[in-house]
Amino acid sequence: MTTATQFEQFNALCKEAGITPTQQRLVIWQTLTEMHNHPSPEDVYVRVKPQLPTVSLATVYKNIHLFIDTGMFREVSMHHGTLRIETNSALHHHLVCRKCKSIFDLDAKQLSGFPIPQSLPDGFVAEQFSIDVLGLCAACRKSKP
Amino acid sequence: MTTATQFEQFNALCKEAGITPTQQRLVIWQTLTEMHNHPSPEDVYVRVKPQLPTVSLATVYKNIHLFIDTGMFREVSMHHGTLRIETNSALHHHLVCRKCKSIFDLDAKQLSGFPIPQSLPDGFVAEQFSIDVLGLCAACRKSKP
DNA sequence: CTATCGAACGATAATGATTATCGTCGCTGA
DNA sequence: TCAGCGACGATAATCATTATCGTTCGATAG
Ligand SMILES: [Mn+2]
Ligand SMILES: [Mn+2]
Ligand SMILES: [Zn+2]
Ligand SMILES: [Zn+2]
Repeated sequence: MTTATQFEQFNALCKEAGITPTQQRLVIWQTLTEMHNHPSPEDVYVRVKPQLPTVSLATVYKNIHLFIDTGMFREVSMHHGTLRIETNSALHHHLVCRKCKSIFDLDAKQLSGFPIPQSLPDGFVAEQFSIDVLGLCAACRKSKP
Repeated sequence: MTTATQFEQFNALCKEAGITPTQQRLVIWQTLTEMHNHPSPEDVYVRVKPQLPTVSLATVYKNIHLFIDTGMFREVSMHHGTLRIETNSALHHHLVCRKCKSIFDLDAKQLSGFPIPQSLPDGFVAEQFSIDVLGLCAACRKSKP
């Protein structure tokens, strides 16, 4: 259920983001804050449905994108769209532009001294690190809007 | 064009991987080694098509997956499938299981001492880091096959 | 060299995720 | 009250990827 405090917090977030606080958005936002396992839009939809029986999956998608665009949530991976093949066999990492989504290689030497994490939970065995440096590429930084 | 040396190299790779070296696979592999911008399967298809006019997009997909499965190439992101929403606003990173693709949060403190890269190329402005620790989760490590 | 058999291919249908479209609804402000 | 507009819901369309299936290719036994 939604408390008065949460309602106020959501209204404040919407005002800051410049979007209208609707009932659907409140429930979707509230549901997201209660989920802790990197849900997909479909996951969110099935949790929202009992509280909003007439909600459409399209509305869930639209509002998730709205939340991401206004910074209320993030997406797990900047490049989650189509399969991209790594053709550079050298050890390296990536620069990812959050606007145009382009991926630039970043020589591993420029990230030298990376500390190996000691205690990984749950018996996880680490094999490799992949570091994304997120930001804006030169081209996107110039084109303001 | 394919040199004799490249042909031998590819045959050796196929023998090691236990797959049949076919004409289509040779051209797809050769094309991948010449591409340097994290191509999508569609990108590869349009570059392969002139050399193999009858090739099917399905064949490109099948062989890219084969190359990845046998370790001849990697995919850029382990979690590129459907959109996943980050609901944890704390600074943290991720453990990603390469087998079942599950994503676990990893407290940023366990990766402390991360060095800020000094010279990013191309006027790229860094805003945030996202580190994936790739490996096998406990469950997948138990189930050998 | 030829016959044979299973793997690989090409065409295309099917699926799954996401987005676009469009008619309707509800709120705000004249 | 009523026009205007953003948000919604239903659903068609699109896009990426996978499954299916009949045909062809490649390795090899004879
Ligand atoms: Mn790369
Ligand atoms: Mn996370
Ligand atoms: Zn950019
Ligand atoms: Zn796993």
